[in-house]
Amino acid sequence: MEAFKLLSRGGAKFDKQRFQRDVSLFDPKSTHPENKKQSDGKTLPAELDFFKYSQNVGEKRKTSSKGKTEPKKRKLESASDDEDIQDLEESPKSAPGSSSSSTLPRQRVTTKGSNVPTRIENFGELKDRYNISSRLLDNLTQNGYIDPTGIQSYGVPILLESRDLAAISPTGTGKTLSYLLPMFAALGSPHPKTPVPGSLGVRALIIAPTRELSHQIYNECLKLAQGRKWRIVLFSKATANTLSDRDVRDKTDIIVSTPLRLVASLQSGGLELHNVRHLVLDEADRLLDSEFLSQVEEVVAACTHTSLQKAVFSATLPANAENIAMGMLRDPIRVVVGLKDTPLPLISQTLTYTADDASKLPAILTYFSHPYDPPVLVFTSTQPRASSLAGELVLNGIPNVDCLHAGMTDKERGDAIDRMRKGESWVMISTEVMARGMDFKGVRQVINYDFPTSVQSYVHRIGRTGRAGKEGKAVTFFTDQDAPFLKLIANVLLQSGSTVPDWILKLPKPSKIKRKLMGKVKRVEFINSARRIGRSDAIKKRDMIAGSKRRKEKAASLESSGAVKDDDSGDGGV
DNA sequence: AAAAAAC
Repeated sequence: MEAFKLLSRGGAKFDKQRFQRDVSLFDPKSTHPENKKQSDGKTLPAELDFFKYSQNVGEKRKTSSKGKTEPKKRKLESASDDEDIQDLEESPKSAPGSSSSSTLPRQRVTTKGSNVPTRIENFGELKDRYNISSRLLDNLTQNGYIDPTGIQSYGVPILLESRDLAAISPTGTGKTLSYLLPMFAALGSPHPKTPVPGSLGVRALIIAPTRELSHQIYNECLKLAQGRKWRIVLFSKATANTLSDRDVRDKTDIIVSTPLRLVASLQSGGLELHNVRHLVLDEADRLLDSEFLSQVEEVVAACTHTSLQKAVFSATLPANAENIAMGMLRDPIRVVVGLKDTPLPLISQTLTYTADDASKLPAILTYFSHPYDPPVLVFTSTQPRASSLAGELVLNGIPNVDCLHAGMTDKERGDAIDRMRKGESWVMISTEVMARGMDFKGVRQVINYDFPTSVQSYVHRIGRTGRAGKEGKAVTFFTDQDAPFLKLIANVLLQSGSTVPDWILKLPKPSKIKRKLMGKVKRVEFINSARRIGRSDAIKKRDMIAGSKRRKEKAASLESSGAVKDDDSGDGGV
């Protein structure tokens, strides 16, 4: 019954209602500035503009400012599950003395589920409430964790009370610690020297989509493990062999791994997961998308312990991924910090028009000819493009350029990460492999050299900056080809408080049919819609058309040289 | 919608 309710609220209707509530929560702020007109892209409050995502929302937008005090009423109208909205708008009292640079802005927190445990105000409470060891708390403070972030203050008690959890919290807000701390607390102590029959084998498992992220999580584990003989294994080619040694395997406390590595070990019979009590999917939506799903399901199925606790974490969780996740969890609690699929406002975002692919290199060189804050993280769409861009930048005299993608060897990847961590890389060119979870503290600027292929990708990529309360800057190049998805990303900018030129907002939202026809139609669509914009944007329009001409000429020359394959050939290969 | 990543 419970599960059914949870599953049934993934639709658009539910979301719409939920965001109407969000608006009323934000409303108090909008009392002093007069009316914010939707037509004015510059002053529109980001949170209101979310409604551009859906139609028929005009009526309810101006709900009065009483919302903040009356979440309970709305609770009843939306769903019968408990839903609670906590406004954590006030700044933390302990902040003044501590390092001013890393004060994370408080964000609204929404919880949903039965009997949600009370949040903690500080880590010290954990000692009284859950009898957490002093050593573990010491390890926290020694590693610079002073005050719990939003997701930590809610997530830690939930997990400590053995509940399943779906946690959605923006990039750089401390999700890793939210699951590691309760995990260590619940495990209590490392496997005893003389194993207890019946409790042999791995007790906790953390899955992440990339090796680099697994490694980073492993490092975080080591921080919390200081002073005790926890056996924590970063699963890789090398450790797979040692773990087939029964003696080692039986005494392992925590495994951190990518999915396929686990599947391989399960299938070879070298790994058993029947004693796993805590399972975490980090970057859950990525792990639950089509390429990873069957692998993850196999691993989950192998965790057969009756008191298995499952938790999923991400900054983004599209409806389909959420449905799958909720189906896996048992009487789950869902916690959302801030707005789902939305970057932190402290990342200032801009969209930069580069007519076509050929114009991107000059554009990025121009960017680097101005002062910039290294390290800069640059994203490309493919591995070859990452390598060649790195090469081009080196040729053009940009210092300390680095490259990282999954086509490189493990050693090359590791070395690149090391240089990044040491601050030796000033410009890091990479693919989607770096988009999620990676925490390079110094990154102040992200450049999307190639347009991201989804809102989720965008949110995660730019989330490599603006972490732990620091400010960040994100620049996204777009070409004529990217037009169909430009508005999608533009709306994300608006939601998170960045400004978008009016002419982009006036672009039509591409219909599904149009997208299908994309190959040939889209450029024309874009130019046409550009024509509809006002005279004030005449220059941009001209640029776009010029860019389009260049592209056409190039395409023609390519076509005549036989380099472009014709998809109308009708041989049915696709 | 489409590439990347996982061994």
